[in-house]
Amino acid sequence: MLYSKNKIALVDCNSFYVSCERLFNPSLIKKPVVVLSSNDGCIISRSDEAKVLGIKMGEPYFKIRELVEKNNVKVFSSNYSLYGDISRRVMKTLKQFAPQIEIYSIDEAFLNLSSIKNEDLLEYGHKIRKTVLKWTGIPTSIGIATTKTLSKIANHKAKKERSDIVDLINSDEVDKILTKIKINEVWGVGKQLTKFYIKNGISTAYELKNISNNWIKKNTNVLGSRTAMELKGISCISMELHREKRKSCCVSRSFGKKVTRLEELKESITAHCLNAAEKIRHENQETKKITVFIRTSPFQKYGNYYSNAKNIDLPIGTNDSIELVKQALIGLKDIYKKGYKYQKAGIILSGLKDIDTYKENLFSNATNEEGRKKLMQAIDYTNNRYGRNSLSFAQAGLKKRWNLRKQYSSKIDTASFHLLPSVRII
DNA sequence: TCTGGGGTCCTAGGACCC
DNA sequence: TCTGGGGTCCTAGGACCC
Repeated sequence: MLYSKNKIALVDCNSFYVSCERLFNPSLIKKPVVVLSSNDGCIISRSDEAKVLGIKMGEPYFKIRELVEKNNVKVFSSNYSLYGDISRRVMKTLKQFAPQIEIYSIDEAFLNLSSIKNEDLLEYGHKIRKTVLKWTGIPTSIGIATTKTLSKIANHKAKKERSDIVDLINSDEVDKILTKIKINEVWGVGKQLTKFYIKNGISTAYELKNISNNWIKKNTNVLGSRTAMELKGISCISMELHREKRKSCCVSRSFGKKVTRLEELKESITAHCLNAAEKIRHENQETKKITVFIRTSPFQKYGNYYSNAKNIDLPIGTNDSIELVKQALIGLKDIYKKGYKYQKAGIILSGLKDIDTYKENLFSNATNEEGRKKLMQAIDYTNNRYGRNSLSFAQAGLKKRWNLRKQYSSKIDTASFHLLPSVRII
């Protein structure tokens, strides 16, 4: 045999953010619950009970507020510190069950189960579910198949029919199942490809599986071909076992209320720079390019839309907050136009490399550098010890009138001692 | 009034070189 | 005045993911 038969499980947490909120508030169990995106903008997690009410993923909150109130749906602002911490616990538990695991997102992971006998797969899956539920309190669904794309489909089916686990390896109905998967539900097929496939008479996963290799190569790119091959059971997307360091770092936020003054944009861009610089220092990286962008709301009916960005190439690689803020503010001045109601601002650091990849050159200022490095270390240490933004720059603003809305936060943070729920013993 | 944030990869096309 | 062919590298923008 040319290739060994893979056995891949995709473990995906059910309504992950909602499940995290339920952990610390059992009264939410069996009730409709939703979690909102940052700025309390859109729905990004729904309990089954909320789905039944017809609340859709990604829907703007203000559009369904009435429905929410009428049905007494519990609403939460997102609390990423909590979700990140719970995610780490889930992943740590999963690692016990497979020698190879790829953490694919905050709430899902691929496990290599090739060493498990076919007849034992289902039972093993149940053991994984039970253990994760017992140790972390988070319910999961599992899909098992020979390729990542098929395991995604198996998982999708498990979630849809609430059957906990779907195993396609021991199934003789794979084709029948693929017939029921709509083309846009296939992993890697987005809006554009869906449109294209449907135009060409391909509307289910089964039809994509049976399209000729020639046609798919001619009409799509390598990614399209890969997906089609994976549906046939030929593994083309391998497990990524080591997390590579990121190549770019973006920090951006919508404003709690619209911003018109340059001064306030400056504050937010400064705050985003400090944030991003701290992130890349944490990974021992530095950047060669910074992009600043601002835009008005694309949904605003009246008033002109304005969106602009400025790239700035830095003379030397850096992760120095002061330098990055300085450059970003120069860029901001360039693209700022008076008279617009800005909705969002952000920065992107790109071309990230490990420190010292970008060697000193003519423009570096060696005498200053050591002192700056120590200053940055002191800032990072303080903020790590006493909480984010304990130490900041005056330029980042004190009032922050533009800051996020976060009206419905559970305020629970298992990664921070002083925010842990306390129990009084009498 | 109110519509998230953070990533990766691919491709076409321009700049540049011999 | 005539003005090829082939290669590399970089970047912006698009598509996709959660």
